[in-house]
Parts: sequence; C-alpha cells; structure tokens
Amino acid sequence: MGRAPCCSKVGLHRGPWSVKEDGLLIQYIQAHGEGHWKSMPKRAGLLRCGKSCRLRWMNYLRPNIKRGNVTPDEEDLIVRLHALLGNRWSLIAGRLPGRTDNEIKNYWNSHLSKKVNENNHQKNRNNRGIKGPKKRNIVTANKVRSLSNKQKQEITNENGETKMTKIKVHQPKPTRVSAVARNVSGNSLPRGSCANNSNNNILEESQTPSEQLPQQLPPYLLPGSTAMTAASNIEGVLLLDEDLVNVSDECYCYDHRQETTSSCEFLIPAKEENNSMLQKIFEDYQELLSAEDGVQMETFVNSLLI
DNA sequence: AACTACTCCAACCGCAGTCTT
DNA sequence: TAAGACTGCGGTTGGAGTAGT
Repeated sequence: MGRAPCCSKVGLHRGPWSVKEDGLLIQYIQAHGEGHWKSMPKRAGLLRCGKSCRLRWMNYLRPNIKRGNVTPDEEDLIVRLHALLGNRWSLIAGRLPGRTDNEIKNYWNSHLSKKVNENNHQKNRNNRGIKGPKKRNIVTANKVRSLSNKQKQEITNENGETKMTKIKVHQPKPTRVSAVARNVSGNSLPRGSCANNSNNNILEESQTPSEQLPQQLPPYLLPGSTAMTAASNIEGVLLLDEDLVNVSDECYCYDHRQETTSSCEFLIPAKEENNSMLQKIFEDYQELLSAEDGVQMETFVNSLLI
C-alpha cells in the first residue's frame, strides 16, 4: 500500500498555527466544505500539509467543539468507556458531544490514568490487606521526558540497559472500526458516516442482509456504536473485569442491587431512576434483544472489540 | 529572583484501512 | 488484482506555562 507523503515536505510550515492560518482554513472550509485534505492547503493558500489542516480543523477549529472544563459526568463516562473499550479514543469521543479524541486522550493521560491507577492500587492494597502507601522507585514516562539527555543517561546502567520502570501499560493496538457505512439500499455513504450518525438507516458494512438488525433503530442502538452507547448510558450496569479486559476483552455485567457479577447479561436498569433517558435506552435495548433472539450482549459488545 | 521539576496540550509521526485507478 | 492515494487513528513529542525549592 502506498503512503501519503509526510508533512516534513520542504517548504511547508510546521508547529503552532497562526491566527491568519486559522482564518484561511476556516474561510476555505466554510466556502467549500471539509474533505480533500490533500489538495486543500494549496487551494486555501496555506503552506501546510493536508494532514496538519485536517488535524487543526478536527481538533480545534470545528464549530461546536467544547474546550476545557470536563464535567464530572463526562469524566465518569470517559473512565467507564475506557474500561470498556480501551484506548479507542475516537469511539469514546463519539459518545461525548463536542469533545475530540485528542482532547480525551490528553485528558486521560494527564488526569484520569493517574487517578484510575491510584484507585486500582488502593483497591489492590485493600484486597490484600496492605495498609499505607508502598514506595516504589518508579520513573514515569512524563518525568523521563522532562529530563535532559545527560540525566537520561544517568538512569541507564553501564550495559546500556535502562533502569527505569515505566508505569504506562500499552494495550494491544485495537483493530480499526470500519468507517464505511451504507444506507438501507446498500449504497455506501461518505467516510465518517458511521460515528455519531443520527441516520437510523445506517448499517454496518460487514453485515449481510440476513444479519442486519431491525431498521429504524434509535441512534444509540446503531451498529458500531450501539452496545457501547447503551452500556455507557445505563449507568452502573455494565462493567468490565479489569483482568479479563487485558486477557480477552471479555464483558461482564454488574448488578448494583445484588452486588453480583455475571457474564454479559443485563440485570437491572439504570440506578438513576429519575433519568428517563437512561431508562428509555435500557427499555429500547431490551426490546431489541427480545426482538432478535440470537442477539446477545456478548456478541453486541464484542462486535465493537473485534 | 533564579533555577529546576513537572504538567499539560497542540501538533507531529507512522501505521493501517479504504478508496481509486 | 495491484499499487498508489487518501484518510483516520493512536502513540509520542516539544515546548510553554506553572509549581516548588
């Protein structure tokens, strides 16, 4: 497969965008729309590569982008979606209107990962009956980055082996979810139509007609975003067993009332009784399950993880 | 006030899926 | 069918800003 020429082409601007460049990009997209990123910079009069333009637009200039002030609700949702999906930032961002994958990724790396790690360590300590903080000689990735080259050498032993221990754990690279969508007639829709699409007629590319789910699904029950959305909106019902996530991405459900866990089966509706939307999501989802005998939560969630 | 350590986030990089010819 | 082009994604980095000493 061929690769697009890299941004490092001679003569192109790099680094932070100026107000003028932003203006040119906004002006061009307002007049001609998104897409054709490759040829856009030239036509817009920008000395940038298309990739850079796309990134700037998607992450910063697009209308309706929310910036900063992540609410506790959003934070909670991010944590739960991350437990469900791992580092699939674009999927997570798709469930948080106005938030970009880059912002969520940054927020996770700078705020939430630490918080979650601390919680997990605390849980583990509690489970093992260990009291008080356990000091460990850990150099985090962030700390290392802030060191000078000399300092970095100093934490490398004489054999050139690094002594530092990164606490960051890389999950296996996820398989990309198909960006191609089709309408009920089987005609392909533009890229990006799948995510967040409010068109209820969109079906997943890989589905054969016999596998197609009932049409006119509510948006949050669309293939490709369904299980995730349903799970994320039905607060407290769906959890992932942390260890199993790392091994097999297996899905578990947790019953808050009975405090029991069982595999991939809805047990109760949302704990927030006053949240009618959450209730409705759950009802719709159950309806879907009963309508489609073969459809189980497990395959539903797994369809996102494959 | 000066220096160092650390945090945060915009931007870049490279890979991989999909489209086009 | 193959190869190039395009696009989207997640990981990583650079450097400005802030906190601590």
